[in-house]
Amino acid sequence: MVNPLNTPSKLPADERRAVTVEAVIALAGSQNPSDITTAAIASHMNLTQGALFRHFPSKDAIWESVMEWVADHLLAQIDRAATGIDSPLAAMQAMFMSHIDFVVEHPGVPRMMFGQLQNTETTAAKKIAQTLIKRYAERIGARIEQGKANGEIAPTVETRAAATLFIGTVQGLVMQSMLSGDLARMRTDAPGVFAIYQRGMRHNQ
Amino acid sequence: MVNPLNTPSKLPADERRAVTVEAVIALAGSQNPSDITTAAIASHMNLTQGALFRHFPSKDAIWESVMEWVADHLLAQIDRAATGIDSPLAAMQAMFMSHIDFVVEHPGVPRMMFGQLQNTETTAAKKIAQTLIKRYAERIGARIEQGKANGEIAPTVETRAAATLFIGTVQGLVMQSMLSGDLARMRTDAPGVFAIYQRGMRHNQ
DNA sequence: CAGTTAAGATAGTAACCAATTACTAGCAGC
DNA sequence: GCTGCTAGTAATTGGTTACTATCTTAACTG
Repeated sequence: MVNPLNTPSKLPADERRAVTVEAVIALAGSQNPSDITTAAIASHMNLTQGALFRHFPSKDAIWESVMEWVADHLLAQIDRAATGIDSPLAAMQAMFMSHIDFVVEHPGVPRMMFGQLQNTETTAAKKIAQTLIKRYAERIGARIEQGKANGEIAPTVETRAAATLFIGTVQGLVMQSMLSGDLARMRTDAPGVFAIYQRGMRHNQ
Repeated sequence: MVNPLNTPSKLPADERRAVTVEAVIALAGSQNPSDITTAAIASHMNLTQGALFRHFPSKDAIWESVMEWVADHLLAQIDRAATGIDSPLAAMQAMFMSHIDFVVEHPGVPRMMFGQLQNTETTAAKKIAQTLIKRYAERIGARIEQGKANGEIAPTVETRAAATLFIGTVQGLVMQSMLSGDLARMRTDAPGVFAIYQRGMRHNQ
């Protein structure tokens, strides 16, 4: 019994890269991303450390792939959550909850984001993280503009500030649950937090 | 010219420890806290690396002192900002702005907080960071309760959620400015962001 | 089934880092 | 002027990490 997993001992390069990304995301769920070593990644996927460098030129390249995965999946998930919802505020609520779900499902993700953004040198991975948040803010900003045109959102609200607050709200929830170590708490706290946000945005009629 | 700084080459132990803490805070302003080495700390204060261990038993102990400094100074600053203000919402606004000022003045602080909270093992430094946020949330929570009793804040607002949102709002601002690399942006964005928060809290009469 | 090759194992290396140790300069008090 | 104390230096140690050179094997292919 050399291979206890039901995966083949060898994988084609593209699948191996995908498995590597998943391994990093899993590891980030239970430890500080900046001390995830290539040895830890390899052992988590039943591979030797050196073999990783058959598929990635450097460790930075691994982080780059991981952040790409995060950007693609997070944006896809919030887009999916918002489709078909006409009311901008309702759409934003769906995006909010869907984002929370994403984090609960992948607890390593916020940790990795924080970790990347702390690098002062602009690595490729950091650039992807920046682009992700920029695109996220654009999507939220668009809904806010819709809401203003719609009459649903107060015209006095500054769009950029409101988008910043939206993202900050999620981050605050993440941070609080990281503190308590209880990630599920995020789900229970989320509605109350969003209610205040929504109340601050809504146009009084 | 052996000693280019106007500090004496030798310092009493307690002053040396204080200088060390300042050195770490300064370094965290321009690099990822987890890459701050004892050699970098020492060289920043014109000292040899080994000498640090005459004053601290371990690197962790240095982080512990640094986080204590942060906790003491931040709480003192927001307390000072709120004293003498009767209106809870106005006090919260003063605390908010004062917190922003603190971060702009010490840009390494949020980075260190994020860094500490990412450790999965509960280090002494992490515990101090947790206690800091807990005490912070208590102070905010007390003001919110005052505001509800006062009639200034809507009774439907969940206190815990509102406190979470308050802290998250600051964190979101910090994160956005860390992204853009422009820390001063935080000061200009802060009023608009807080306005929305306040609007979500205020009791409509 | 033989040959090819992509994927993995093994065993390194150089760089770096926290912590330790042997030693020294300066100073205070008797 | 000797002693003891504090603060610092310089060199070193043990351990870790990303990355690499070389050998080996598993899996497809004609």
